[in-house]
Amino acid sequence: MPKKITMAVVAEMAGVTKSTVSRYFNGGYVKKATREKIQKVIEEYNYAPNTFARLKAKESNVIGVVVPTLNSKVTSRVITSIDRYLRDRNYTTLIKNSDHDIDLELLNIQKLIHLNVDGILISSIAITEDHHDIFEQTQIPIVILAQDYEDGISIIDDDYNAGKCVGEYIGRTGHKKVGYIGVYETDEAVGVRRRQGVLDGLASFGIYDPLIKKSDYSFLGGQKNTREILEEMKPDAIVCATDRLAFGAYKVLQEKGLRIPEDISVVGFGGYDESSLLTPELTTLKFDSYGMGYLGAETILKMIKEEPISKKQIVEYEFIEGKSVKNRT
Amino acid sequence: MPKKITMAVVAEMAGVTKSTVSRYFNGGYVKKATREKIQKVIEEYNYAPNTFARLKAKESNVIGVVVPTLNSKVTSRVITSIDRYLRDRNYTTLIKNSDHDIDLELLNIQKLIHLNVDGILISSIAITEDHHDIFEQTQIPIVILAQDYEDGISIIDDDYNAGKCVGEYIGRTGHKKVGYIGVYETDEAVGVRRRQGVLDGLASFGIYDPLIKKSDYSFLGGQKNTREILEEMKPDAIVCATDRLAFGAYKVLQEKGLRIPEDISVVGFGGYDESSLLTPELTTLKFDSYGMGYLGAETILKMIKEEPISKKQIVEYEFIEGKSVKNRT
DNA sequence: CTGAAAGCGCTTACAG
DNA sequence: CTGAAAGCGCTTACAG
Repeated sequence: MPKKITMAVVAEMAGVTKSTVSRYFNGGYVKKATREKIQKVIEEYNYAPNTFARLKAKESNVIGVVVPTLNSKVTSRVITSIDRYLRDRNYTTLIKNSDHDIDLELLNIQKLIHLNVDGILISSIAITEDHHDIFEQTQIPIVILAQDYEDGISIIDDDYNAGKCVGEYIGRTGHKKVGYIGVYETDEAVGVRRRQGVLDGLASFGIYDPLIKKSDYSFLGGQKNTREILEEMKPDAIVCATDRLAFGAYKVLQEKGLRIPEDISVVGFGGYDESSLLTPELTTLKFDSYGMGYLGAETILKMIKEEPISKKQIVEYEFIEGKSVKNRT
Repeated sequence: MPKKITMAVVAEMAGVTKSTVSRYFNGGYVKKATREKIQKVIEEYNYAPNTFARLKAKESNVIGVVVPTLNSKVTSRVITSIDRYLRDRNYTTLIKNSDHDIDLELLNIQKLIHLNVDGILISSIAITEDHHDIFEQTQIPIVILAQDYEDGISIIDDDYNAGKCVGEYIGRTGHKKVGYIGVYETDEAVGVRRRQGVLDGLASFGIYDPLIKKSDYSFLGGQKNTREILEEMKPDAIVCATDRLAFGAYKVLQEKGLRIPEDISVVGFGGYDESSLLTPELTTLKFDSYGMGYLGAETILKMIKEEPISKKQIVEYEFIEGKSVKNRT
């Protein structure tokens, strides 16, 4: 059996030159009769051109995607969405995982640049000086996902307004004594902007003194902070910066025999699938990760075609009303 | 700023030929003094060779990975593990997502073959005739993950024994009337072997007539099947072929006011992180996805180096006792 | 230990 | 509408 066929072989079998076969694949002029001959050979031999041998092409039709982990629901959604968008438009998606290692992330970006990809999408945990340097040295279009990047193009979640939405909701439903479990400020988006939104939302309903805790992103962190809150106050609501933290709150409250939402309301951010599995269903706010991937892919292709784009795009969020917040008015 | 540097340019700046620079990267003979000159230029310009321009190399150092979805916890774990293993050994991982589309999966495999990758890891939901045809036509080493493939190399979960373990557990804890929510038989591993294990395990405790349902892999499917089971019988236990299906069962049972495990025990397969968040915690069985990725990557590299390998490797599982099964003895 | 030359599988002006 | 030729960024025998 033919182990692997090249364009030259296909050309020969079809009785043309590889120039013509190349044109066949790249939308150049090929007479209908010729086209059909080529097509027949391609089908018979299951030929597909080597995307990466297009060394001389101006466009590689490859888009690189750099992600901090492969092991997150949000990242999975974003990549799936990017991949679908690009695949439908005849682009190859090249995924590079940085495994939460900032040096590896930089290296991945470098490699993609040297690979001559047409564009790079970066979902980063933090933008450093080194990132800046690299971005300045390259002409390749780059889009930053989920982090606000003032010196370039970015797609971000609307953390402030999402926070405000939740803060107002808790205020409007008549809560008075609120605990907040947030994350550290190194995460600009969640640690700073989302928290500020929540605080402003609460304040607009006269709640000026929520008890604020900070945690990492873990289930255990949520548990620990919930215990601390319960020791220091008697809250009627706990707002958690992520659903995972809220899972921790559930665990502790249920262990202590406190009822959700009768005794204490709980709310999160994330809209993870599993949030609706909890009892009671978690009230949460879902960011549109599929939308972020879609917009990111769309934007990078627009940049490549030199079409006009926005510097910053803000992705929708959706409030998901579960059964974990009681109306106390 | 230099937009992009090639090996020829690096060579010139270092005062050598690209032959030498190539050797520098591929471990050929380079005098120490020369090596240092090259290294200096590389660092200064942040040069990295274009992995995909190695058209003439016998080895591409690229391994392709085909997955049915990017959007699953299990897949995420497997890819993360593969990627780490290969990265550490100087291989590039090329991930192709088939998005649950069997034609796309076949196309992805074809493309990887034409890309001249050194090996392909395939995590498939089903091995078809077309797969066979492709595998036979290529010399490229291929490892099948999670499906038993008699005509080639595979790494599989121990679905039969895992199923048996759960079936016996349900029998041993004194259950009598069991519902089983499985998946379709096109998925050999889960749809056939896992189910058979469960049935045999149950049978060894005298339970010969469980009510068997089939579903896709979805949360909704789990709900639908649970409703059907409840209409047709009054079970004291429901065994679900995946945790996600078990989540669906939880949902329906809780809606109907049936208590887990007092009224009905529930058990799943998967060991998803979120299973421990449920109330009560789900009793489940966890397969070693990281181990599967590791072994898959290790095996494909061994095949490339023509070292001896096993035809079939079976990955560990771990029984995780939650609180969703009642001892009725 | 290093260079000159041919070639990998493809694309692209340029003729015709 | 198609072919001949040069070239993309790299690797690899083969000399020296």
